[in-house]
Amino acid sequence: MPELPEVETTLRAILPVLKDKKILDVEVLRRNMVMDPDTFPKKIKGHTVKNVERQGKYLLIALDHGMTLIIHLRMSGRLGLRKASDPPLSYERVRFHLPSNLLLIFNDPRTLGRAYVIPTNQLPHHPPLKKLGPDALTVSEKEFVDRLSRKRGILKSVLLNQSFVAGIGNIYADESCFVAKVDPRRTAQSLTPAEKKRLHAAVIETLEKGVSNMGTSFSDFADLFGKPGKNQRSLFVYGRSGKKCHTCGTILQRTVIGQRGTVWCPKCQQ
DNA sequence: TTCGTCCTGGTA
DNA sequence: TACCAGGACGAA
Repeated sequence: MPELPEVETTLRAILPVLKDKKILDVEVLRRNMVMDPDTFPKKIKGHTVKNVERQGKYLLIALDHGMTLIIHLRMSGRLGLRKASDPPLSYERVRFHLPSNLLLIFNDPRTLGRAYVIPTNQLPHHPPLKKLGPDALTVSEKEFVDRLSRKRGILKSVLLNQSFVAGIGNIYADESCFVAKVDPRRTAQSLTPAEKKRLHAAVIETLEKGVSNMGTSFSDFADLFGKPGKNQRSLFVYGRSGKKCHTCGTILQRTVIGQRGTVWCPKCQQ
């Protein structure tokens, strides 16, 4: 499931491919995945990509006519790059035709991903972006600790709240709590100053590891060329409920917090 | 703050 | 055949 490292991996791959390229045509194969499907292609077709950026889990593709294409991969979305002559991938939802017979594919089995276009000068006022907290990969220790100190509620839910910091999803939330040795079921308020600092370091370390491993791939995520990431091989707790903790051998526990599966080590995480 | 909804492939 | 996975959002 794409979280910050998977979106960052995608960004690094598509930027050199898309920059200064004209989008020659757009095909919408699943109307529910784009806003205003009838006018969506017209807003993009014939325009050139000036830049690609990431805000939290959102990809922002700036075009040369003052509009920005926003893509959110949500649960199972990914972008693929192929030759137009290659056999079609499963679950292709939106196809962007580029020069040199290239296709950028928005692929999404569960069709929860979204693509839409808004004026670039509206980005700072766009509600989903406006409410994002600082980027989880680069947030300073002071800001992280200050913001955490103002949050109430269960720690796991706070980490998943994109207005706290942007980019953490279910996998990296569980992994960060393990690395910081804190129980995800605790309230955010209950963390000591030392634990808050440890959690900040753990979040950064966990996300950086995810980026350097090119993301975590279970069933869905892969890079532009279909190659899966490697981070699933080095997870401590996510997806390992009932197995032994790598650190102490205790059986990892699973519960549900805020409708999200949560795995932790009852001995290492207090 | 919590819960239902969207959505469909994979698994029990 | 039923249920589970979960990011974001809107409603209660």
